[in-house]
Amino acid sequence: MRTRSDQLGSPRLLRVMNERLLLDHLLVRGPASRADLAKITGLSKPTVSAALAGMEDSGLVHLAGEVLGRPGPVTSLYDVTAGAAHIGAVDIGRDWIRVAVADLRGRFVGRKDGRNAAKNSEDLVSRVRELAQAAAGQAGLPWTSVITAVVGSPGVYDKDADRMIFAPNLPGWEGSGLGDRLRTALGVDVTIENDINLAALGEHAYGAGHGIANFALVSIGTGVGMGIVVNGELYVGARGAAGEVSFLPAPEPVPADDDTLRHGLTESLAAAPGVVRAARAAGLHLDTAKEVFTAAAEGDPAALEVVHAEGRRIGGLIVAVASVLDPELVVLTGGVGHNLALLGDAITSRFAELGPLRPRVVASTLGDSGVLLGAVARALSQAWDHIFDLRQSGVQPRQSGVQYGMSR
Amino acid sequence: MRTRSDQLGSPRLLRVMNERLLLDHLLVRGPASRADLAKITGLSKPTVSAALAGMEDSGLVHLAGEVLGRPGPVTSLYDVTAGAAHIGAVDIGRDWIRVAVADLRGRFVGRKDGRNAAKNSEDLVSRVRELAQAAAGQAGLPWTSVITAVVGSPGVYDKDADRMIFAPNLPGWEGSGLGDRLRTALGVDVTIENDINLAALGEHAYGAGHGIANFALVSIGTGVGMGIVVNGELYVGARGAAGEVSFLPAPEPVPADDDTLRHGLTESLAAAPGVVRAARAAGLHLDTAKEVFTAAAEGDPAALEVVHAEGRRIGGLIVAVASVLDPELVVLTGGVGHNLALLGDAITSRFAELGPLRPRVVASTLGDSGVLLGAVARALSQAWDHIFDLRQSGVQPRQSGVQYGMSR
DNA sequence: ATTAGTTCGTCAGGAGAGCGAACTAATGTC
DNA sequence: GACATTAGTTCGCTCTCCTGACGAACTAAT
Repeated sequence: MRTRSDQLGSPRLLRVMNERLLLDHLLVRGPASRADLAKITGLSKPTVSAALAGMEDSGLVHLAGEVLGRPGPVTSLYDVTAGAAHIGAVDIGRDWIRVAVADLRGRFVGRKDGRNAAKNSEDLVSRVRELAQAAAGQAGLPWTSVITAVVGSPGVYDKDADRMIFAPNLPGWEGSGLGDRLRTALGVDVTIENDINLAALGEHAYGAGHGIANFALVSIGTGVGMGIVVNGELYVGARGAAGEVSFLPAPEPVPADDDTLRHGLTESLAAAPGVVRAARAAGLHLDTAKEVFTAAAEGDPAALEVVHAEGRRIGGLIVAVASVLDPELVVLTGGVGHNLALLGDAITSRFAELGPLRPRVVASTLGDSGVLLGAVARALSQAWDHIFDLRQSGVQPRQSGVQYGMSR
Repeated sequence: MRTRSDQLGSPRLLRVMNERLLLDHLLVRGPASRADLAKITGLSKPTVSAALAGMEDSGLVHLAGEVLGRPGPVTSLYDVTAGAAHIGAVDIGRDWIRVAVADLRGRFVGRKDGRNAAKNSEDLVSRVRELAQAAAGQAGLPWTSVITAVVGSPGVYDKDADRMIFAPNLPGWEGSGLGDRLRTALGVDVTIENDINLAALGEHAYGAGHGIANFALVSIGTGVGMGIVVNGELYVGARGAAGEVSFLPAPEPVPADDDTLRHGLTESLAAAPGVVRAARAAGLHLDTAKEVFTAAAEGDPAALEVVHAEGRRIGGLIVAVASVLDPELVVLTGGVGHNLALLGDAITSRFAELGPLRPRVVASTLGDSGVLLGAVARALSQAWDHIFDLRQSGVQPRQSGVQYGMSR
């Protein structure tokens, strides 16, 4: 909460806090009059007026309408100027790269997806730049008008060494200087975060975890991962590796492949390749986890058996997580995880065996866009901090080198 | 951060924030002059003077000395008046009840331990009251001068239902109305918290976890439990059951006793009874875990083998925890856990097999007093919030019904 | 058409808080 | 004894907020 501004406890801090309070209400509840805001926030009417005037000067809010037909003067409604600044969101996946530009309300104003065929990190970075500029173009903006960008990627980003670790699926991605290269290519402030962590944040801001302060998102697809939201904020642990449940010791014997040591333990059982392996062992001639689930949905007994066993594994994983975190809710996602309808019974049957810790489990509501939406949520909170930091230190928007208002 | 006072962003908030800032520095760095404080905090000299004057009026700080022998006027040193208020800390264990009264700096000014021979919760509550009054008496205070008390107990406290759950070791403890009864018996604000959670908090405030924002304390003794500190604060999960790792699915087959279902899974293997069972199975005629560790320390090969296996189980547990939380540090405690010297090699050998997540592991430095010290830390932070809430709402200490200053 | 009532927003006055700069006073140093 | 150094205060100014009064505008009822 404490900003790193020069002035710690000066009167301007009050103004900034109150401005932020008003803005929060406008963001959540939509346009409102000064009188409404005074009632809602508990601030006095003059204070509300002054704060709104200040924000109007810097282009953060604007007159958004009037209400007639009531006793008294015409009521002016203020609203957030969503287009006063824009942020970038990037989702780098194994097969796809997705880039979006969003306004201050978090709505996409431009979006561009592209295949990821990069052979090394240079290719990948320049591909991201292309897509970023295309996405900005869709919104009729130059990419340079983006204040800050958040990039989601598999793996754990080591800030000190400026490199990615645990990201074997992206060629060349584990080299150093990654953040620098992205920053240079995109020309803006860039934050790198694990993709599944961002998906959890997205689910918190816009999806199944909305309004829930403590929950975990468990993703089961090509790999196994988890993102954790604690007290409404992303929890990443001491080195950013929180939620790397692929390394959770598995509760059943692991087939002794070479795989198991490199890819951890739970992962090799519960992730998609484990499902395929189990299906083969059951005599099914199927190549992907998706096919297994389709077969199960059609009633194939062997596939149902495989899915049931998978559900029990997931149930065990969730209980393990719940015994540590006691989340209010667990959101399931990923190529395997999103089949909650087929897995649900097996998961709850496993819960029953493992004691009283039974968090509510629901499927993700955001699907493919979860990571991107999480990146938006994260970038927005950074953008607000940035904007209000400038306001607190008294920088006038017109004179400032950093542009965050529209040019009128 | 946001207090629930009437006045949200009034100028008084600034004063309270700055007073708190000054007080924090005095608590951490000891007595200081106004000029020192101005330099350290970045506040102006007049502001520091005014804030100190205000706090001196309400008895929170006082002149604590002078510095001569330097150019300029005699320097007055201010310090926190530790005795301006007192808090209570209670540790209810299966065998012992410990009660302490501490001053605002967290130092015990009175302490009384007593055996827990209570047959039901009424007995227990009145025993706590006896000990509380005795502890206050030691400090020459009436127990009523205690502002707030924090009670640590095994189990999970369900605030809504006002009852304890998962506390099979304390007879009658799971009945409802527990908080009410404690509040009535002690006559103060009472907070109930799981004992191991408090031990984690104690370790954070005064022990091995000092200054570490993200860590977990794992206790292995009669049972298995964990307390989690996230961002410097206790994390208890959605229903207060975070860290109930006794329900973590065990990675090895569990002997099929009736026990196992009732006491969870990891617990029945890793806790003290599991060690004794393993020792018996190895042909050792020993009755307690302590005897097993003593035998191992003397070089008994069978006991060493049992201890090694136990260390590997603990290592697995820690990796499971680390794969979810990625803590910077894991503190081990409890009758079994504190034998880190004997267990360490086995733990690290297990780490090596289970992947790259290897948190630093250290033994608790607080021992038996950990829970009590955690209760002190928790009660102190509540006391400060309480004191400054009053100050912000403008209550004058002398007129106030709530006394938090000494009566002069 | 007039009047009463309601509501939005501003104005004016007062108080609390913070800061910088000048100032006082005490002490050491040359 | 002159000068530098330092702690703390006083003063003037700015910023912020709040309360209460007020003006303006619009509806609804007579």
